Amino acid sequence: MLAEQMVTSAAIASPYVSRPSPAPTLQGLFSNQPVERIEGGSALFWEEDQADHVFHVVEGVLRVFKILGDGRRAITGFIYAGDILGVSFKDRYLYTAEAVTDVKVHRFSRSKFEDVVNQSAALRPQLFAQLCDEMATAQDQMVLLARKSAEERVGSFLLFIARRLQRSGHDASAVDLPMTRLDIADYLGLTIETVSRLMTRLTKRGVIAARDRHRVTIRDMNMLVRLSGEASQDEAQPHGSLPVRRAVWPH
Amino acid sequence: MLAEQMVTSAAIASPYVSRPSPAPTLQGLFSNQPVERIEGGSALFWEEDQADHVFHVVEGVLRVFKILGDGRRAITGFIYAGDILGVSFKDRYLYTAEAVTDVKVHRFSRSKFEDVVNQSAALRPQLFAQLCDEMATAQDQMVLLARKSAEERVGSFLLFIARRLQRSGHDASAVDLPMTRLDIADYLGLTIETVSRLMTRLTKRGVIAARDRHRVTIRDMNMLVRLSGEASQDEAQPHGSLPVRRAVWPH
DNA sequence: CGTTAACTTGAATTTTGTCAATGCCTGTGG
DNA sequence: CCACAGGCATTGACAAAATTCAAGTTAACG
Repeated sequence: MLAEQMVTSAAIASPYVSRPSPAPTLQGLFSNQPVERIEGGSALFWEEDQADHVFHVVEGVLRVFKILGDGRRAITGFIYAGDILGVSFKDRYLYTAEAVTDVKVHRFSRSKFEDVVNQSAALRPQLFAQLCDEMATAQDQMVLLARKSAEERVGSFLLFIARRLQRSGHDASAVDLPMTRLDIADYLGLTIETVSRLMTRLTKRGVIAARDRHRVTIRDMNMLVRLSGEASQDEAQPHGSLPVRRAVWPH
Repeated sequence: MLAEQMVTSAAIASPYVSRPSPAPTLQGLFSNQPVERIEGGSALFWEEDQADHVFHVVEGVLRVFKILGDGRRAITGFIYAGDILGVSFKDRYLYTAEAVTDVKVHRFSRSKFEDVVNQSAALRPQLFAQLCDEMATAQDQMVLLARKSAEERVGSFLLFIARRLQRSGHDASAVDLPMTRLDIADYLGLTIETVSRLMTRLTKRGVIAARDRHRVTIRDMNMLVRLSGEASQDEAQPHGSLPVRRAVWPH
């Protein structure tokens, strides 16, 4: 496993531990590492393996998943270019990371990573923030899986990907989905058929349009937000917003 | 998480703040704080509030949840005595924490907590481990919600609580469930009726026995493990174990 | 004790999953 | 450049699981 080492534009400056002068960043730690290429479909690491490395994704998309004893798979996340992968583990990887597309990563020794971060008062809060972000994403996913309908899940997913791409400077309405329907289904806790039907339904309603199977355009962002189930009843209406009706639970 | 105080024979060093002689622990930071009592049903903090404090739970159980716009609730966890609550946030709380039973907590200023932990080479890894444990729990919950049947969810839940109680020195087969069926349902992504029916079914099959509604005894732990969906087909059989049939996914 | 909330149980309904057939890209080889 | 194979994806008919609705029952609390 673990694709081959390919030394690309080897670093110029910086002895030992990378330090892009101004303010050190977690990503900066990886900048002197060689680029490794992982072919779409192959694994970067496996659940239960010794967690010896952390990775910075330069290009491509990965899926991260756990498998139940009888083969059922749950994808717990997709990892994009710019993301750091492999920090939230103590000893062993909690899940398998597999390339969806061809991927380029920088690899860094985990123990060294921890040492360096631990030494640096500037990097420590960044690591903390990274962990908090991962946690926040996981929380949202739990809400989606526990309480949203199939339609809301698909809507939320498209919205989530759109926003993530937007963050990295892409057009938010041109969403590209390199993963298969099976990947999406295993991420949303549904079946391929259900995902497929709902994509079709959203298309028929004019909320999205399908360029091809892996590329959709969001045509009605407001509707998509409404369908995603996050908005309150009020904001969902044309110009509603009457009572502050935040539902409260009885106890 | 982290019930006991792990007295590592670690360094005696560490100047400046709070030092319960041997080795500082996260829990130790709270030991000088006054005890606050929260009545069952009332909130400790609310989603979106400024995350100004962290808490150490001394006694009782809390539920932690998020609410969708239309009132649907998803409980993302239950917090027990010994657990630390409120660390995995950057700025604002991501969820509401509400007492299930009457609860006793120690409160600590968040900014101070971060300062102290940040100063201490002994505490930093503990905080990191805490975050990793939270992450691991969240991952398991996502798998449960995405891919387990109602029966497996209830089985997993009982098992999870049993193991948690066991960790803090209780009898693993005498499980006590202070939360309501609605809480359990909102945690497992089910309805009260489904939870109720499955508890009944498990009782009829002799897997568990119900002392009263909030206290069950596990009578067949092996069966419960099997029903929880984690075990592979093989381990599940009486003396099966034929092929190493670990399902693999095609790519 | 009586009142109320929590829980259980049953029947009908809805949503999503399963099975099966068909359609549609993509990449390969003639 | 076209034909075709094979993997994905879509669609439809049917089945199963879980939810909803509607009574009842039990237990907790004043």
